Amino acid sequence: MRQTEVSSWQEIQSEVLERIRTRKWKPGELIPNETELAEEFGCARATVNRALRAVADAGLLDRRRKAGSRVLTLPERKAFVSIPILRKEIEAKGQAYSHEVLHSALKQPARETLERLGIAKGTKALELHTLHMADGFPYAYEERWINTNYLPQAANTDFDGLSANEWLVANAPYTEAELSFSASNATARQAEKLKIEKGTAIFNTTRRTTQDHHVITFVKLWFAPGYELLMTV
Amino acid sequence: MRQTEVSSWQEIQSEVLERIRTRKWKPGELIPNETELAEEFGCARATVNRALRAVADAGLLDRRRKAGSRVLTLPERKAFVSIPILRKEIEAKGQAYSHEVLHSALKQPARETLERLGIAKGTKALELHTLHMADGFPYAYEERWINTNYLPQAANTDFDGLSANEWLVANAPYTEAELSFSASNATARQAEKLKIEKGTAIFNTTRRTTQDHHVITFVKLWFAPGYELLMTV
DNA sequence: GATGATAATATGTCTATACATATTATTTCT
DNA sequence: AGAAATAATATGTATAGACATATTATCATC
Repeated sequence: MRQTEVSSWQEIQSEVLERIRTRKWKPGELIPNETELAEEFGCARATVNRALRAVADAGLLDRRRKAGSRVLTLPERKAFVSIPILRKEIEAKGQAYSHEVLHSALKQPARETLERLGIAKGTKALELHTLHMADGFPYAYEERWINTNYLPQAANTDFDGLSANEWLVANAPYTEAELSFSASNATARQAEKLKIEKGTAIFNTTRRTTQDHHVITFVKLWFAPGYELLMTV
Repeated sequence: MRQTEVSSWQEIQSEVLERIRTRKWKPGELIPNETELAEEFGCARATVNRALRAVADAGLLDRRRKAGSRVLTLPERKAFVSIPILRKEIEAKGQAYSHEVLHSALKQPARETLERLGIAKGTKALELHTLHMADGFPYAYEERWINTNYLPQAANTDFDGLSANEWLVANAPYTEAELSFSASNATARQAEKLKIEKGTAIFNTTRRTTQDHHVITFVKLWFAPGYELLMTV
């Protein structure tokens, strides 16, 4: 039997998904064990294992040693969002990206920010205010703090050329992050920066990036009206 | 050599992540091939393969046959968001969930909705307006269309008890979805439903759920002020 | 030099087998 | 009966070896 003819873990995966979807295997139910399925599909147990692991990763199966694999009742579907770099996002729309650093200062943050950065009182950090533009129009206004205790090189960097975001991606990549999304009415200051009317609803994101439990940067972004975040499950 | 002593694909995975993080393997660079790594770690190639596949899944490596594995320069970070059921979300905050169906009608949708549901002109669909509440206070207002051509049972269902969302999860589980998130100023109608002032910034989500390329439901949700969507990368 | 055939190579997948480990079921002992 | 020890079981992981497949590099040909 040529190996790709009948089996292949992906075909088994689709078959499993199909049986779950059509409710041949009902929510809450235990499915046959790997050995039985391997026999049915005429393949090795490892192949079934690979397929079932993939389905479990997708959040549709609960797999337990000795207990077996069970179809989950209310699958907590997990959505993938990729967090693009603003420049790329804007360029992907066919618009020209540019940015302007409106403020840059090494200073002692307020108590709240100290906590968010996880640094001691009396320590300084780099504060940056940046306006991101698409075709010259305000796209997003950014307020960022960079932990210069952890990343001292940041203090001597000029962010006029390369944006702080891209600089960080290049100089402190592969980090963890917490994100939050919300809506708010533009304050007078935000309205002025984004050249919109005060009170207009704007989409906000905040991001806290860490590496080895050290906070690297904390950013707030306010997007110009019309912004939409898309994702698929 | 006992198998769990030295190796294990997870240990190899951490080591690989560590080498990427510390830039021993720099962005853009080609890493040693599986056979070489297997030798270095003293394990089978399959074990290295498993580890590298996991790192690639996490979005840090680009793996190509013959070409080898390369550290990605700008890792497109992928965030996991789980889309909870509103009831669970509210209950998780320790608040009491309740909902009220304000409108329910089988009718011919407007052209725009027809398109979104992917159904023919002249066809009817079920329109539902629901208010979700936490501790009796408005939490989110929902406008939903259900494709009764694909899910005829929905037409005869009473959504006063079980919310449409939960009914759908139970009756048409394991679907695909597209989500969007944005901010807007509350219209007069929205403000009235959510008992807030007109113009207040509210967080919106829309969701289109499909199964086998058939649209099952299309939902818009407006959240009461203060709502925040969280996720981690 | 361009083109097309051919070889070389790294990853992708499968098999069979073995042992590990978590968890449940059963038996034994008190 | 209840607790503790033991067996049974399904998944988890590792191994060596084989073949598949995509892609690159090389070489022959015109």
